Amino acid sequence: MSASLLEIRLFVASFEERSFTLAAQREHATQSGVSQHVKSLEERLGAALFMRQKGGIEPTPAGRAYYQKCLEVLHAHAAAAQAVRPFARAPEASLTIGLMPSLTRCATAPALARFLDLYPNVSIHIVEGYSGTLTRMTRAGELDFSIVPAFAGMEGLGQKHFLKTPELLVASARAQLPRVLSLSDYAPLRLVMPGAANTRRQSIETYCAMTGASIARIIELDAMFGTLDFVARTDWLTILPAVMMGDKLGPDLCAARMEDPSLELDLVQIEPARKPLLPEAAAFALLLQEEAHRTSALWDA
Amino acid sequence: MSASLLEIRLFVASFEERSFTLAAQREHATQSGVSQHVKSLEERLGAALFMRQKGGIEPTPAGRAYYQKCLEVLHAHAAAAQAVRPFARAPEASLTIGLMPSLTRCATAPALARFLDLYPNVSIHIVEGYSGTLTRMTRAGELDFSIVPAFAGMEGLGQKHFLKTPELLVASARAQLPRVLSLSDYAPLRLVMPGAANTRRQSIETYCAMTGASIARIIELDAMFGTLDFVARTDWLTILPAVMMGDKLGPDLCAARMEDPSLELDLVQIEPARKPLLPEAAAFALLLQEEAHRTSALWDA
DNA sequence: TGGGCAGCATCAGAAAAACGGATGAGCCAT
DNA sequence: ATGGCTCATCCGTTTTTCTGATGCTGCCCA
Repeated sequence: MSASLLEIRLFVASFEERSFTLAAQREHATQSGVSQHVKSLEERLGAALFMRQKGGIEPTPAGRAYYQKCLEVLHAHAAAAQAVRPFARAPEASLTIGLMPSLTRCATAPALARFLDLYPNVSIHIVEGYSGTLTRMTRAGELDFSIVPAFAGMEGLGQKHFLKTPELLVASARAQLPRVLSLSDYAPLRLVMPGAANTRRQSIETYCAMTGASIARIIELDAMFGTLDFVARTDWLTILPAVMMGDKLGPDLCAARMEDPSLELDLVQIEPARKPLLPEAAAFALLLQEEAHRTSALWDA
Repeated sequence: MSASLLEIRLFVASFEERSFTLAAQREHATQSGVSQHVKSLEERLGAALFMRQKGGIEPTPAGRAYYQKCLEVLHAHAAAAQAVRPFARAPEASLTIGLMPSLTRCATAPALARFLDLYPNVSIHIVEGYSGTLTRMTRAGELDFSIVPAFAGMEGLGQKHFLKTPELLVASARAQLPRVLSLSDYAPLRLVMPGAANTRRQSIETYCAMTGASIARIIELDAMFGTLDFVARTDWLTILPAVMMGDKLGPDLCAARMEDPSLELDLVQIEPARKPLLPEAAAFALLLQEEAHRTSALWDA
């Protein structure tokens, strides 16, 4: 008679994954089942939702319109379940949150400590990862929310601003950097950089070009511990967000704000569009934002 | 894993009907099934939604909270189905609308004629009835919307103002009523009135008491044709809304506005809270409102 | 040009869920 | 007490859903 929630979930997953096969994986079903459900949904609605073609599917206008409304249905459905949770026998929650390494180094621990005091019954799981991974996991509903660098947005994700933090030039303590500097004074640069897949890589390169700081040589190192250790032991430089450094420079490193102009990193909080944030998750996000802001602010003045 | 739409529908019906048995009838299911579904829903949510007691059920606070959210889910779900309708193969709609006799006498036919021109593909079904019937049918989802006298509201119904129309004193043409009069001048009244179940009955009695118009005798007649015929043939009086009379007094009747103070009837448009109004239904409501307003306005000046 | 591959569709048997009649227990008014 | 009302529970039947195998298509690469 009318579309079931299962059909809607499978349709939404298919829409976002642009694939029945991937949708099936994500929803722990089989490709066969997804195909059948979408088909029966289309028959019931009397309109095609996808065009089947060249090794994949492409939403029709009807599919796009339906998708937007289905998001609201799923959102309302999840919100309904949340509404009774305070009355439930065991109102414990379980959070899974994705954070970039920049955030886990300094800001996470104090936020976590405060959170554990405030919410003794909430079990929490923090996943560290780079933006691509976190974005994918968040959209698939595996994470309650993530903090990632601002990006162009993506279907199935809600996002809001989380923090603006300055990027710092980081060097071995021997370099004795001043507290503020112009990057071009240190050119030609020998930089330890994240790989091309990392969102920050692009903006760092743009910044170097803009300030006229030529780059002599690059190492790609997608490992934060390794980057810091390498910079401490050599005279290579790297660029890292202030929220990552905080007051934990240690004896082997020094760092400096870059001016004229400054380079800043925008972080956003993303969550699956099809379910509302748990109140506990919102609370943790707020604590984390406070700590991140505090950490980053050490480099403001 | 998660509440199905079927469970939600059955829960909503149970909540509104305050009964599993009635909910089962309304949703074309059995009491047994409703009981089982609600139970499994409660187990999944970990909270009781109803208290089972003395020959019936009573929602718990959790049930009330959940109900509100479930309405949003069903509403969103119906809206999603509507969103694809323009793309569907056969985008015809079918309307069922409930109207009071006051509206069907003059205002409906012209509205219907205009509507049929504008929407050739929409099949329409108009049910005439008194407010109790129409309200119940609307809440049960059997009617897309109804026009009924304003009332205290009811769970599961959305309502908005439709028309304010003056009540008229109606008599045989022989009475030669002036165009405007004070009801008390015609006391002691012999009135043809609707039965106590009718919403208007109460307000007419209140009005008579307020204006000091004593009532000599009452006939209860819940039949509009019968009322008009009886009044035309005798010297009994009745009180009817202007929107019902329009310019169709005929040779045997006369009518007059009552002043100091005037008595007016408020009509509201009600619809099931769990689904959005079809665009076609909204269009018809608008046409009907225009015609009703025009009809009623004949008695304004 | 012809495998190999990846994607969706289809089918039919197996598994799961929903259904619904019968029955029971509690409550209330007669 | 008793009849009538409610909801809960049980269990055999029916219906739906799920899945794995297979088929079909178009793409990529040798």
